[in-house]
Amino acid sequence: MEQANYHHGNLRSSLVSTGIEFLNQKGVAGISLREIARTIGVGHNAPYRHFRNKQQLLEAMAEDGFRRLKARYTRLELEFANDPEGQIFESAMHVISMAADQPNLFQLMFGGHIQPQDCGGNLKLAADDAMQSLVSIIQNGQRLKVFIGGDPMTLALSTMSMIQGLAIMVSSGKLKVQFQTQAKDASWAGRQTLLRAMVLQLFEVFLSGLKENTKTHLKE
Amino acid sequence: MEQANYHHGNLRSSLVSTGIEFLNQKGVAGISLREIARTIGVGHNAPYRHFRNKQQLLEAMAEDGFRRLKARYTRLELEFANDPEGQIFESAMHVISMAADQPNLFQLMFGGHIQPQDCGGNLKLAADDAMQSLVSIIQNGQRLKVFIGGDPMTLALSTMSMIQGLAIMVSSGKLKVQFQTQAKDASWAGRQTLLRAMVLQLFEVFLSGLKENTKTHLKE
DNA sequence: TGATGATGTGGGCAGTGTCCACATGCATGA
DNA sequence: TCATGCATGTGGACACTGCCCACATCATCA
Repeated sequence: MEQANYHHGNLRSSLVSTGIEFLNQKGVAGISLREIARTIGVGHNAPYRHFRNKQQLLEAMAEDGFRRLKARYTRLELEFANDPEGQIFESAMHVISMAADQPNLFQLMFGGHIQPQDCGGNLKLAADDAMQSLVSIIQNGQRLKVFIGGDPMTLALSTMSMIQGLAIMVSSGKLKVQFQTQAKDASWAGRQTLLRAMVLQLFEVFLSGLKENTKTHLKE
Repeated sequence: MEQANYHHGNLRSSLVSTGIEFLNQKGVAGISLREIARTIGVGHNAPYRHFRNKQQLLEAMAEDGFRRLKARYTRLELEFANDPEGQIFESAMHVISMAADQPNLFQLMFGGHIQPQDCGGNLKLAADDAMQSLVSIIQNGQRLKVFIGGDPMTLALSTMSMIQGLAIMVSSGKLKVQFQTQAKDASWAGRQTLLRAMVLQLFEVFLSGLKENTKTHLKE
């Protein structure tokens, strides 16, 4: 526990994690390499031994988010096997609840701060993996005659867009309003339940368009 | 044309417009008050006579975008009267083509850099107006029995999410790839046509879920 | 053991946002 | 007509930032 070590030990991961803390607290614009180094208790130049520049640290932080996203995706794919509708909805819920819990991280990942084609293969791979999961879910749903036919890639992109849209609306606060008015003093689990109910409603239109059978909601 | 004027005349709008130029060229992170002032040919403190801080200039730039968006919305609402499906699609196309033409401005407007509740009423109004247009389009479509029943606000939010999602995918480059591979040497009009075709495909799933009658695409 | 390379250090530079006191000149009222 | 006030523009200053440099430390291994 000797804290006066000249060498920190695992500075790189410390930088990423405290970076994400600052991100959550102060947003992308509020992140400063020097402040991160200061709070870790390390010289203002130490980060440059691990990242070429600030942008690379941001990319590492985003990559961390993508990895968590993907890990959950693959777990969901197994958990909801043979239930493509459930897979799609739970995937959406996962992305959206991440957008609700860590809006700034979400905006870092999808807000254009990061150009996957410019940075290390890891980030691009992590981002592409999420897309690929969606494609295979769609294909599975088509096999089971649950989803409509058509190019799976196109359907996956469409689905991804819908999910992204909901997530952006949540992370940017446009949906939080109504969501919070009911939930301002609820627990995390409570908020999660309300979020799920809201997403269920908002996702229904899209989902009913994706499903093979005729509409189920004829409550008019 | 006397350029040695001590007073610039309409510095405020100059700041906004050259700000948007820089935004288009270098992204949100690349914007510097001092550089803007320098290129306008004005002292580095002049901007502070018109904006309390950098954030307020960004908000003014975003507001400009929202105003253009809304102007087009109301024009579309008249142009496609009695064709709710056309209204919805053209609204979507308009947002998305803005995201394609000025991705950085779009990200400024919707990427969480701006908190409408924190800033001048104008911005919030402009943003809310777009939403209100959508609600009335939906209501109209419900009256004409073109769209499914249900809470118009919920349907509008869902629609907005889908549009936002597609726009974000375009502005962040995730859809540009396929789009550009075909269009890298096309004119603006040509690219616009390709973009429209792509959006038509990707929007179809959602739209078929929104429409009252059973699915039209049974090409399986 | 002694060299080497990965990792951490402080100094320095240009650039930034924002505060301050001061300069300028247009409008307005005596 | 002219003085005056106020909106607007100016330069100086400060703390902060990202990033470059040369140098310090230390684990590893021949």
